[in-house]
Amino acid sequence: MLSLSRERGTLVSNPLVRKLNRFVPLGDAEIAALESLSRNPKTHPAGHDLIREGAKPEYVFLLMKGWAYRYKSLPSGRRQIMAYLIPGDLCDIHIFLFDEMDHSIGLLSAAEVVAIPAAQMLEVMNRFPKIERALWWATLVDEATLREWLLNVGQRNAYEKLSHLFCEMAVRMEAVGLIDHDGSFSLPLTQAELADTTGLTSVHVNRTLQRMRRDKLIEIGQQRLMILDRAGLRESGGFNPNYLHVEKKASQASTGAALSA
Amino acid sequence: MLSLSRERGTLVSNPLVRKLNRFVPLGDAEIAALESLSRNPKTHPAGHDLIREGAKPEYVFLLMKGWAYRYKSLPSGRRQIMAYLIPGDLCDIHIFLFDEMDHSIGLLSAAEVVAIPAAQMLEVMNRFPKIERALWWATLVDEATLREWLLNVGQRNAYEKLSHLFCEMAVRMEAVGLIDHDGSFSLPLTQAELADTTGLTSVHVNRTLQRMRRDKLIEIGQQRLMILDRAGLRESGGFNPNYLHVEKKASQASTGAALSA
DNA sequence: CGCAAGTTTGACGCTGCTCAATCACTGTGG
DNA sequence: CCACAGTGATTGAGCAGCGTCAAACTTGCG
Repeated sequence: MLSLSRERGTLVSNPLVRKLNRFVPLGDAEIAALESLSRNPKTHPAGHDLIREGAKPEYVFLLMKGWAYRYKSLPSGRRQIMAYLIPGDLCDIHIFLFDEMDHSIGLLSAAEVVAIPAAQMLEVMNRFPKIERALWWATLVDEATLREWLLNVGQRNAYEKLSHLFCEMAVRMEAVGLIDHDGSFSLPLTQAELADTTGLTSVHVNRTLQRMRRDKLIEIGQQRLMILDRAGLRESGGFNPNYLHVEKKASQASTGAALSA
Repeated sequence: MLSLSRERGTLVSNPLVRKLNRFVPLGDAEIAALESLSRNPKTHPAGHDLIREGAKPEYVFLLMKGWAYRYKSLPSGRRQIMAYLIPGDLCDIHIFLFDEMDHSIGLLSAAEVVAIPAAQMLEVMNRFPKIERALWWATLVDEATLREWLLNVGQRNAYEKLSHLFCEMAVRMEAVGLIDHDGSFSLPLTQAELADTTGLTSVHVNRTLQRMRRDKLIEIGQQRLMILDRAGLRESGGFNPNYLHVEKKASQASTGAALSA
C-alpha cells in the first residue's frame, strides 16, 4: 500500500529516517542511531495530553504512529491549534531550555510516542553532524509552517483556509509515505478541531466543507480525506508548498558544510 | 533617558548583549565577541527590504537600531506581518540552511543593521557555548511569540488583539531598555500595518483605537505609544507574558548544562 | 504653500457567529 | 437483535463584528 515501505526492509519504515533522509542523505551509522533513538515507543490512547502548558519539559517527543497537536487555550474556552504532528515529527529539539511549557501537546488518535531525554538528544546531535543538520532543517520547517498558518488564519477566508490546510496535510503525509493507494489519507480531525485550527466555528466549517464537496474538490468523512482535484484545491487555497521545503532540496552549499564542520 | 544605559559604560548599550545577558549571564569574553559581531552596522532607510521572499539567505541580520518586520504577501495584495524586530533582535540563526527565503524582511524606520555571514555566526557559536545557549533561547522565544500571535489572530476580537499586541511590545521594548522616562515608547507603525498584523482592516483598527483611547487604556499617535493603564490593558488583551520568557529566567538545570558541555 | 501619507468618519452589507434543534453513526448492554 | 447514549455532523433563523467603498480631514515636509 505505502509505495515505498518495502524498499530496504525496515529502514524506510521508520518515519523519522524517511523524513530526515529527504533533506540530508543519511549513512548507515546515522540511520542506526535514529532507529535506536526511536526504540521502545509507548502507546497512548487518543485524547491523552503528552504535556500540558505550565509543565516542565524534560523530553523531546518523537511521534511514531498516530496524530498529535499543539494547542493553547484561553480562559474563555476558545482555543487555537498551532500545529499538527504526524509520524516522524519531533517536538522542538531545544524545548527543554525553558522551565515551563507555554502550550500543550495532545493526541488526536491512539499513538506511539518515544520520549527522548534531553541529554540523549544532545548526544546524538553531537555525535552525528548530519543528523544535527537534518534536525535544524526540520525545526526551520516547523517555524516556516507556523508562519504560513499565521498568514492562513489572518488573511484568508474560510474556503481558502480549509483548502490550504488540506493541501499542506497532503504534502506532509505524502512525505512520510502515508498516502493510501487510492490517494486518500487518514485525517483524524473533527470539524470542531478544524475550526480551532482555522479560527472559525464548527458550524461555518461544516457549511464550507459542504461547498468544497459540491465543488468536487474533496471527499471527507470517516476520518479520511481524499483530494479529488489537486490543482483546483491548490488554487483555491493559494497553496505554494515552498515553505515546507520538501518538494525540492535545501541548499548543500558552503554554509551547510560549515555547520557539519 | 534609558535608565540602564550608563551602567558599565558602552557594554550595556549594546542591545544584543543586553538581551542575551538577561538569560545567560555572560562573561567579558562573550561580551567582547558579541560586540565584535555587531561592529560596522550599515544604515538603511525606512521602507527598504533587507531580503525578499525567494532570495537566497546568506547572512544573519542583527538589528542595532530601528524597527524591522517579517511579512508575507498574497497575490490578492493582502499581507500578513509575522513578527516585529527591535534592537537586539537577530534573525533565525540557521536560516541560511534554506536555499530560498519564504518571507521578506523590511524596515519600518531608518535602521542600523549588521549582516553577519553564516560562517562567522557558526564560528562564534562554536567558540562560546554560553552564546550558543543564549541564542537558542532567543530562537525559542521567537517561536513562542509566533505561536502567541497565531492565538491572537485566530481567537481574539479586535479590541483584545490590539491590547495584546501593545502589551507584548511594551515588555519587549522594556527588555532592551527602550522605554522612555515618561513610560512611552517608539512605535513606528501605521494603522494599516497594525491591520496587517492583526488580520483586521485599517478602518476597523482606527475605530478600535478610538475606543481604547476613550477607555483610557492608551495614548497613541506620532509614532509613539503610552500605556496609561497597564493592568487594564493586560486584562483586556488576556496578556500573560510567560511566553516571552523574560520576566523570569529559564531553567539553569542539568539539561541546560548539557548543551554547554 | 501644497502635496503625500496617514487618520478619521459615514453608510452599507457580507462573512462568519450564536443559539438551538435534529439527524447520523457507533459502540454498549440487556 | 434492538433500545439507548454519546459524539459528531447537519440544518435553520437571526444577527453582529468587521469589511468595503469613498470622501474629508490632518499632519509632516520639501
